Amino acid sequence: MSRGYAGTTTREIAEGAGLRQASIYYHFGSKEEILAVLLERSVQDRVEQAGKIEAGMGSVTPDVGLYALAVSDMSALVAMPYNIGMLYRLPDVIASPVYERYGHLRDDLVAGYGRVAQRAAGERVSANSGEPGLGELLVQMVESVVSLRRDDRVGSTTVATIASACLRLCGIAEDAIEHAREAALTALART
Amino acid sequence: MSRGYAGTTTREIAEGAGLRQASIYYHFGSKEEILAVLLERSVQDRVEQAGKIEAGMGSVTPDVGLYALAVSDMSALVAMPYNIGMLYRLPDVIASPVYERYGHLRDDLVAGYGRVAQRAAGERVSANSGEPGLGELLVQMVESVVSLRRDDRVGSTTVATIASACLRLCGIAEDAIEHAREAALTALART
DNA sequence: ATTATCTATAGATCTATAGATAATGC
DNA sequence: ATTATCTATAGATCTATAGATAATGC
Repeated sequence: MSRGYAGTTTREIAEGAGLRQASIYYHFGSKEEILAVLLERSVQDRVEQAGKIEAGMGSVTPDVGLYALAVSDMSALVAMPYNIGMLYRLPDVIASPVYERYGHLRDDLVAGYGRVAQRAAGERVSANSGEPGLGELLVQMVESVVSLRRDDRVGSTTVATIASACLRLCGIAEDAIEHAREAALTALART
Repeated sequence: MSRGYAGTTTREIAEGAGLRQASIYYHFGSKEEILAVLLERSVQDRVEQAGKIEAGMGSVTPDVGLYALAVSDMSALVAMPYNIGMLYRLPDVIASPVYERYGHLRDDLVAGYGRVAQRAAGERVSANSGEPGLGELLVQMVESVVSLRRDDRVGSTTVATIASACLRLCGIAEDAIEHAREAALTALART
């Protein structure tokens, strides 16, 4: 993931998987399909993880739920092999019908963030502040870790700093953020 | 800018400039150098614009200054031909010494955002909340417009929504944000 | 038979260089 | 002479297909 889509050859992909270049085409119809499948799988995992956290939000306050969502999602992004999250930012990934499924899954993720964030924000931030919505804003914020990771700048405080920023974007006060942070970390540790 | 670096051929670049493919090499030593120059120029322009706004901050409150900075910077990004801002997000743009100058200029931009933001945030947000710093966070937020633009999702409210989010990230209250928005827009209109 | 790999390669690029050509400046 | 372009092309890829080969399952 260090040379982009067109810059990554099918040979490199194959070698990364311990195969010969041509053997890739037994599993995928085209190079484009490889990208589409990678995108779909990674975002699908994130959607499922987000769904679990949203489902378990009954037992915690909305602030804690949002913090936990942001942390677990960023952890997933940081743990992905080869910083696969960079794929989301490629210019190549656009309207092409090959990526339609990915687009829908991403919409699901944004919607999930939107619901959780709106519960945490309450009346503080207007529900429909137009385009981009709160969910979109938070996903962008969370995904900024892939840029930081690209530049080898993910440190021990990075995930916590950005998760706090997510709550701040919902208009949550500093002391409440601090509180949510501690509660979320213990809640996540229990998982 | 719709197929990434490796996916954009020197032929396409040349045709975009009204030249033949080989003529590019009279002006640039290599394809990589073209990218480096594009990056440097675009970020240099942003740094200069940010400097002007920072210099003119004596006459307005810090909130207004930050709002104005975010709006003018995003306007520049949205106005760039071919959504050149996408280049910042390419996997290709990393450590290579060719991009060193770009990296330093970008650090300047981040530092500028950091100073302005810290003045606006005051004591509300701790000055050194580790990596990433406040400046980095805001630049990431502002640059999210290039992703939105890629997906043709920049509407009439987009820039204002994200600029408001920048102030929110500094812990500024809703009514103060609204106030800053109006003051900043009239201040920018005067320019 | 089916599954999963491999080697070999056709066909299509793509970058960068070589060298010609025209226009302008001294 | 210098500047800025052009055509032509060498050399190096890169994707995807064809067809062989080995291993496993019925």
